[in-house]
Amino acid sequence: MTPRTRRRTEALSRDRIVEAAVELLDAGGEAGLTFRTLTERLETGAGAIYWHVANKDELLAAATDGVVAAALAVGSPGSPPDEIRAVALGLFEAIEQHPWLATQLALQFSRSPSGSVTPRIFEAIGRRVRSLGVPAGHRFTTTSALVSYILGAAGQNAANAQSAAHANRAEFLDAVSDAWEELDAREYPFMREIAAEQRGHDDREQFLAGVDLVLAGITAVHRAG
Amino acid sequence: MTPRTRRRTEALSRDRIVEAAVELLDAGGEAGLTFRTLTERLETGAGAIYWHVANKDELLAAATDGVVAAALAVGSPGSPPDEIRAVALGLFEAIEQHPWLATQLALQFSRSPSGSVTPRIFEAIGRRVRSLGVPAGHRFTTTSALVSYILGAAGQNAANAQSAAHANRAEFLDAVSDAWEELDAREYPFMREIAAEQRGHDDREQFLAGVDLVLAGITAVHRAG
DNA sequence: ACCTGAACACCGTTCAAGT
DNA sequence: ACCTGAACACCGTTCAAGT
Repeated sequence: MTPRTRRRTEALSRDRIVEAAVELLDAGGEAGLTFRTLTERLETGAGAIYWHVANKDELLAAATDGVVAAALAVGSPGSPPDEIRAVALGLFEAIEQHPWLATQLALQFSRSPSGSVTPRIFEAIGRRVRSLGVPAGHRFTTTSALVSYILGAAGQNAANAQSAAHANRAEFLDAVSDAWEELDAREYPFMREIAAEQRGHDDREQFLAGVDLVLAGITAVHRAG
Repeated sequence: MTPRTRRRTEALSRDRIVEAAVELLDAGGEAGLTFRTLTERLETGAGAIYWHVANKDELLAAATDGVVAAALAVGSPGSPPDEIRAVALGLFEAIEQHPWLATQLALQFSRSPSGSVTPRIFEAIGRRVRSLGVPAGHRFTTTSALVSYILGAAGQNAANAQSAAHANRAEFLDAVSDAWEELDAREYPFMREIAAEQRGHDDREQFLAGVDLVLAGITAVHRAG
């Protein structure tokens, strides 16, 4: 009835639409963003949104790009490995705060490598890979490996982020551990062995340990770092 | 009118439904799998499918699990690093043949780490990580890093796989390279630098180079391998 | 130029009814 | 126990009509 956060007289714009989309995605995940919920929140009609945005895919791409750009904007000067860790952690935290981002990043990367998200992340990592001393012919492959790890790991952590926000994180990890321990002993000996290790692990520590592992590999292969 | 591949008298079963789902996904991507297209192909009603499968999410999970299980079944004994490369390549090729798998794997991992796909992949990689000589307290983290890389890289290659199937692969790479070369010179110096490198790269080679990079990191950190 | 809102084609899911 | 198929609530998108 009575709008609280916005005056209905405020003009519609692409930025306001994307902003509202991010809020809806944060609140309700991908299912929370609908042209119905969006028109309701913006107090407008469906056609008005289509005037500013081509379709839902473009809207999701714009929301993803905005969040990623903000996450990469934090620039803390340091050694190349430290900067790579900072960039990686920035993306990790962005996905922690916006769990829907993990799936969207995967979609952006696989569907349109010439979009805006792929270049942004590649550029942020790639510059530091160059500073690391990786020779010219190997920079694309090396950067790609780092980006692959970061996105893969961040995607795996999206679930944990959601569970941490809603319920008790310890309960979530316990449930996963319990499920792993109940797996068939002959088919899944390794899973049963690491179930305990999983139970108490820290996502962020594990993520950064993986970054360090890849960095150690780069050093070993290229004697750079 | 006249069914060709199946006799309509053949009984419905969960396996037949999942099999048909995979075929539809392969042919038309995620948009190609619909309860309408599925009932049409199976010459049945919607309710019949719901008798065997709880909902669409479960159907997608079953389709993903089936393809992954088949991909991991190829066991070629060798040194631990060789076996890791073989497992990774098996998943890479499965995604190459079933591009929809990349997104589904990301969803399975982030939504239900206690499902069947996560344990399968973790077990296949983790056993070899143990054989590699990684000490007990580090196996979960190390395996997780490898799996993250594999899934992240495979996801990035899903687009290439699709373009390779339909149009000319060289044309696709050229288009991406061209887009990268047209980026702003001040904001994207690195992307412009590696555009040429991207143009002629081989996905499989690059993927395996990344696996070797992570393996080199594991060796460097744990003196194992 | 920008917005309204009814209408369209389609989706996943349910369920009373059949065999 | 297994299947049918109409019906329901919802979705993204379009478009004639307004200002």
